Amino acid sequence: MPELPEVETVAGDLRDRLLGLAIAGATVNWHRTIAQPSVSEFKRLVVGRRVCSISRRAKYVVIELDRGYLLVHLMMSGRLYVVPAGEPQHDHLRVVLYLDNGQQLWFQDTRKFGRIYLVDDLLEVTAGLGPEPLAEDFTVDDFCRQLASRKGRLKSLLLNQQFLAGLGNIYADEALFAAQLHPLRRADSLTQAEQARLYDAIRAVLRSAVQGRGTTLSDGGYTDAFGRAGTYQGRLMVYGRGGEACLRCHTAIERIVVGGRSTHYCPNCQAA
DNA sequence: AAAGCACCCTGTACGC
DNA sequence: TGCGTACAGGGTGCTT
Repeated sequence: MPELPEVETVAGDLRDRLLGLAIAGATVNWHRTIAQPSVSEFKRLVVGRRVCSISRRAKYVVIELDRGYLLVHLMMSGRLYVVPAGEPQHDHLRVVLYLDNGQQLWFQDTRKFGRIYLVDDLLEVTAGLGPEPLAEDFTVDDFCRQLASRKGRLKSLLLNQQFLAGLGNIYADEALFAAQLHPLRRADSLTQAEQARLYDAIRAVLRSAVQGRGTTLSDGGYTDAFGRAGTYQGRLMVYGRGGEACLRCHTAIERIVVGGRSTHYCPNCQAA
């Protein structure tokens, strides 16, 4: 599932291939993919705009245009590809943007949950999002203060994009394992040392996953913008390993449901 | 503030 | 073999 590292990877892949190109037209096969504005407005307004930069905010690919922004949220199954003209259509192709060099930007999305926004101001979409965990101005002091003010469970809090932007189910579980913290611990119950451990763990896990170009699970959901798998699935310690031996202590990994999300942890390494 | 739930969707994995 | 059903996932919106 695309989380921060996967979106970062896709954004980087697209950067070299899209920078400076103009959009010549758009086809929308699934109307609900276009979140904002209406499909007809989107098709009209996007034409002629040029790609100025490509970055990531939370789990959004941010395509800065010479006027406004194109934001893409891949959700669970969205994929972005740049393909040459004449490429035969694939299944689940929801949106095509035609580029002025003849190539096409494809948005493929099996489950139809992904969304594309065309907005004048980035904040129309990103205003409510929490801090970027890998940003330089995201300090351990800020994080500790925020943690101490929350009574919720760690797992739910890490998935809350208003609290912290970019973590999803995989990296939340991996970060909690790396910090040796139980997913059901109340955020305000952490000692200073535990707070700092969680801060370090989140950043270390995310950096490592970015470096590994993300996680491609056996269901094949995520690939980069070239259709290639990531490598971090080989480094997962707990996610998807329910019933298997902990790689650190050999205790059986537990799988529970927290806030409706499957949650994996080692009951020995991450004692309550 | 936090937790629980339904909803959005489809492919996959299961039981019969 | 083929059908039906449960389930996974992130985010939003609603209720408690």
